[in-house]
Amino acid sequence: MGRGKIEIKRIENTSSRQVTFSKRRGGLLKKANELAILCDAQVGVIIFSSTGKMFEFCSPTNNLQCLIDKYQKHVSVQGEGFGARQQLMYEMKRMEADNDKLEVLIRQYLGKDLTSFSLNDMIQLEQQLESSIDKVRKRKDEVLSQQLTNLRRKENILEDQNNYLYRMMPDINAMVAIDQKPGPSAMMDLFGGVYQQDGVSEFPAYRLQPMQPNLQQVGFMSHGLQL
Amino acid sequence: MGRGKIEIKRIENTSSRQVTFSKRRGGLLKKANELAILCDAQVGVIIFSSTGKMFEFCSPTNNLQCLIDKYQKHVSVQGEGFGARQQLMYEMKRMEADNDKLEVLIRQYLGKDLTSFSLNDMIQLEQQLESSIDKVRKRKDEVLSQQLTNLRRKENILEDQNNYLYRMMPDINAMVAIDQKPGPSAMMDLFGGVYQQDGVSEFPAYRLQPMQPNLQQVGFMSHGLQL
DNA sequence: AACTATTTATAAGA
DNA sequence: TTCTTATAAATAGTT
Repeated sequence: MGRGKIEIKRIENTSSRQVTFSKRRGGLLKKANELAILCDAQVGVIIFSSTGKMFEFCSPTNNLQCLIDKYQKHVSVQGEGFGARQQLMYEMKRMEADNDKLEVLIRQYLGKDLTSFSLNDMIQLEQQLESSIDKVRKRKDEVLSQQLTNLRRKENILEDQNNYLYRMMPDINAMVAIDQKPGPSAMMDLFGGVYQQDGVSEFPAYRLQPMQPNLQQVGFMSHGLQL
Repeated sequence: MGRGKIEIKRIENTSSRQVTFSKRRGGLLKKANELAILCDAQVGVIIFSSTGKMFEFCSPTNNLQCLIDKYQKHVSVQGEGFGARQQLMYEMKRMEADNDKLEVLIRQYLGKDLTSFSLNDMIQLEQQLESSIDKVRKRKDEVLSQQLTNLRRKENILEDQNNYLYRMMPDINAMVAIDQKPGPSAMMDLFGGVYQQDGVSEFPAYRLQPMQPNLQQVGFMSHGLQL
């Protein structure tokens, strides 16, 4: 129906394809409307152009969503299983039930709502809670003893460090005296160049970088555990 | 396009409406197909006849459900809110998350998966469990003492009954002697007609219906509690 | 379901 | 896009 007959296959020329789309889309929607009115039918049309634009038609007196629902129901009845929507609903109901069960369970573990419990139920629950507490305590002890070990280790390290520093004290005082003269610092040699020279100091230990590796870096307190 | 022009309004004649429906339905689906192929568009058509029969078309390479999903997504994006389907999906995700949380919580109350717990967490959990156990024990004690009370009451009743029966024994023996003669049974009188007469018995108490109301019926052990 | 006179849709061109 | 128009296609009414 036009100046020439055309073969029904994809129109390669983009602009002529777009023109044809526009014309035929209008034609289709018009025919859909006519069918709906003339024959008292429910008609729904969804069109996506190749460029992603959407067009729709739905017979008057019921919107497209309605019609789609009706369609879904139809195919789910004749199909072997559920429609996707029904399936979702079903899933949801199931999950709601699951949720309720879990909540009840938790209330039990919190010792609430026990009035409906039989003596046996309560004995069981008590045992379960005791076993849970056991596990928690066991784990807590593990963590505590680990922290204790770490603390002892830290203590040892600090003691060693202190001893070392105290032993160094006479030498340091001697070297401070030497450092009064210009030239490379003997102090720098001793402490790997980290010692900040600012003249004489009574007790310079608090300015010294520890000779031992930094405790933070050998795993101490690196388990996310708080003391 | 026909022998005469027609007005676009419901065709009143039923059979001619059905014929027109059949013709135009074919035409519409054909046009839909042509549009899809010529213009590389996605086209979906749903038709319900006035008699409830369904017809559908979908452009090749994607089924109608797909296209409907796409439609739903489209309208939900441009609409102010969510499409019903999206909303369901959203709800579902939320519930799934809830469920997961609850499950984690329960595993905690069961003392599982504690490795990620800080010491503080564990102390708190331990306290919670202790409080739960306290509540369970309190309720258990309540139930137990109630059962104890009931038992004591039953004991008393049984004792009374026994005493009564023992006191009756001489009378009964006397009456058994009387009952050797024909006539209305004195025993029947005494026990409300329930006594099954079978001649003399050393100790008939175990055949007697209790004079006291039945304990089952006054509430004893009627709390769903087992001893 | 087939036929066919007509109407309608639309391809191509402007 | 829109209009025009020749022509193809659809279909109303008839058989």
